[in-house]
Amino acid sequence: MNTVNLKQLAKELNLSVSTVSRALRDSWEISTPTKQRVFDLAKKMNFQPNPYASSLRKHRSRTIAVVIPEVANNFFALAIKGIETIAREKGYHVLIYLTNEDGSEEMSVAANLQSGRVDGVILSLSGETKDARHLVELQQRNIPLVFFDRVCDSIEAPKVMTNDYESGFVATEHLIKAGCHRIAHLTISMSLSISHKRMKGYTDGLLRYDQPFEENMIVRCEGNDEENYKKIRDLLASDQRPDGIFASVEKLAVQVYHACRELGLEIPRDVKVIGFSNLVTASLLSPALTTIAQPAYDMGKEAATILFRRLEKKYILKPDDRVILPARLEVRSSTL
Amino acid sequence: MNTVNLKQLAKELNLSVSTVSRALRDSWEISTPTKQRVFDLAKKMNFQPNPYASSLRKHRSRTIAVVIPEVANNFFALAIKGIETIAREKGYHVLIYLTNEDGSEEMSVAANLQSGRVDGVILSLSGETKDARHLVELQQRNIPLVFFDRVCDSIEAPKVMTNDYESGFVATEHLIKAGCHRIAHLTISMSLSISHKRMKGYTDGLLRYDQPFEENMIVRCEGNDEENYKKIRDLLASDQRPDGIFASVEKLAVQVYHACRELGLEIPRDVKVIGFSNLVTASLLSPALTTIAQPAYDMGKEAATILFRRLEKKYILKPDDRVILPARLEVRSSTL
DNA sequence: AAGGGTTACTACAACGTTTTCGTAGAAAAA
DNA sequence: TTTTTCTACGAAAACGTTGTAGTAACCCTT
Repeated sequence: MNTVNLKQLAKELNLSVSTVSRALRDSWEISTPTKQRVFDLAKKMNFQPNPYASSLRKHRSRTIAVVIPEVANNFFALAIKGIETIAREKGYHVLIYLTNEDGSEEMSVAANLQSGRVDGVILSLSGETKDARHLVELQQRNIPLVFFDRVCDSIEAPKVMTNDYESGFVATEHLIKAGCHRIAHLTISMSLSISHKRMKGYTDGLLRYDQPFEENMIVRCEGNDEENYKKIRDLLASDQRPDGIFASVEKLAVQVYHACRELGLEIPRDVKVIGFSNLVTASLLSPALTTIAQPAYDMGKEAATILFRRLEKKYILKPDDRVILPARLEVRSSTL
Repeated sequence: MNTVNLKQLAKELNLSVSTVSRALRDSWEISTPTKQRVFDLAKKMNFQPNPYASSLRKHRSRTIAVVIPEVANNFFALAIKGIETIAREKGYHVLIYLTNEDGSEEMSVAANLQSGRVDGVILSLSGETKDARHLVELQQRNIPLVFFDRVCDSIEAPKVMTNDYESGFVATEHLIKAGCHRIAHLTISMSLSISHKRMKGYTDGLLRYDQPFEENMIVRCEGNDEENYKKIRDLLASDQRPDGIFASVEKLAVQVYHACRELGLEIPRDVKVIGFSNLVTASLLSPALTTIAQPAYDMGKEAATILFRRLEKKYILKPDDRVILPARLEVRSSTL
């Protein structure tokens, strides 16, 4: 373990511990020559202040938590990168917690974070989260919370999100204009507000273009991957097969491709496909996938920036402030 | 901030702080009824012990660091997932640091970790890392280090890796058997031992099958994405165009696809492609990409398991122990 | 020369745990 | 009965840092 501490430096320099501490923090109370002596010895002995002692004393850990459903996913991976970039700039450390889309894991993480381990939390809800008491409790402990993407409407906290409703609308509109008459919507957990918004965009899109809404064109993919795949395949194999599919998340779009392959359906001839996705390989798929791409990296940066503004009490924005970063429609051959 | 502490519990219960502390840790020195009283009140008041006080006192933080070049990449994302899974089981917290393939960022991260902030480190080298003094210093501070994938041969530490040499050989062999006569190898930073091993596999593969080795078939993609892309395109546009390409990392394989598209080359007719990759969409690309897939998730789990064994002093394995998890060749149409 | 102000430091308490050492009282052994 | 051994708890000292409250020594006033 690290063993060189203030006391040792102080003894070596014939100074008091407090003087050394202040010298290292470049306090004006310490004379320049003394500071220099302290700096030099600290460097020579490779002194690293004990962060835990400091955190204990100052009630600040310079650490934040990022709580997300999964990481093996371009969206969340890029968001993490954005968050880490800003955190690094600010001298903060980033703890990562994966909930695996499991509400109870999210709760236990949140409970754990009440210990004061972190100064703030950036979170994207798990698909299973039903109530948000565990997050309210975090707020009650004065631990600032910032949501991104999968936000929680019932909690007052800054939120970084995309224009989900508009994107859902645009995706649907795009399919309709491409000639689709029966458009299916694959959605994940309906307890998430992004799901509602994307779905509302979908239904309003149908309405706007006088397309019928059919209940069986909504496929709720809330289970595990195999179950979801089965549902999708069943949809595509039914005699009520849709001629357009709007997947609300990346992995569902990928499963549509697999199902079409298995069933011998040709995209876009038999069925056109559009999906929310940050796949770097979208343009290389066969056929290239039309996507609604979210600015994941920027969303991460923005969420982190907002959190640090709160932590540094720079300016307190309204607690329910939301930042909307628009997603981009990228038309490719899967909807031609 | 968190405000309920041992002292308050103690006062409320008419016990001493030490008794409460011990009761919560279920010490045999405390009577069952007393323990029960303590447990009940702790639960009622939602007591969470201050982790920093605890870490300071115990010289253990129950926190590890994961230092990787990037996260927006299926391999590293899956590895993180594996690490986080094991860490969660063991009650550890995971700090994440991205070096962005930058050697100096890796150094500054390592320097920072000398503070004793973490009990151990899991690291995959940045492509730019030239010397490893910063890592040696970590070890000297008694902070256990475990490498995965991009290991550092010159440091004695457990290493979790794939069979890079064999995989390089197999990839080359596969291309040769598919009828390639001029095989290019796209490699990343040659300061990484995995690059050497994969390359050695490549050259030995050529040798074994009496294929000529041509220096200009080695493309070192050590710069930024645009430069790398240019090199790849130049290679494919040259009159010495290869008929097979072995990409040592995922992103280079993707760039080959883009370059082929730009140049109007058809895979696999004009050029066959194989690449190290964990792309979930490999089979959906046009054409489907033949890959060498590393068991990223398991590598992460294994690295974490080894680290925790060291931390818990379960059994000290030889310091230079290596675990080799074999990669899998998945033949798809890009090499047919 | 006495008072006031500044400069450059030091002593000490505090942060919330854990741990070492100690001990009152009860039970067991003599 | 006295002595020893348990049982169940408490007091206090760490861990390494930071903040508060001091204070010698010096310079500047008047």
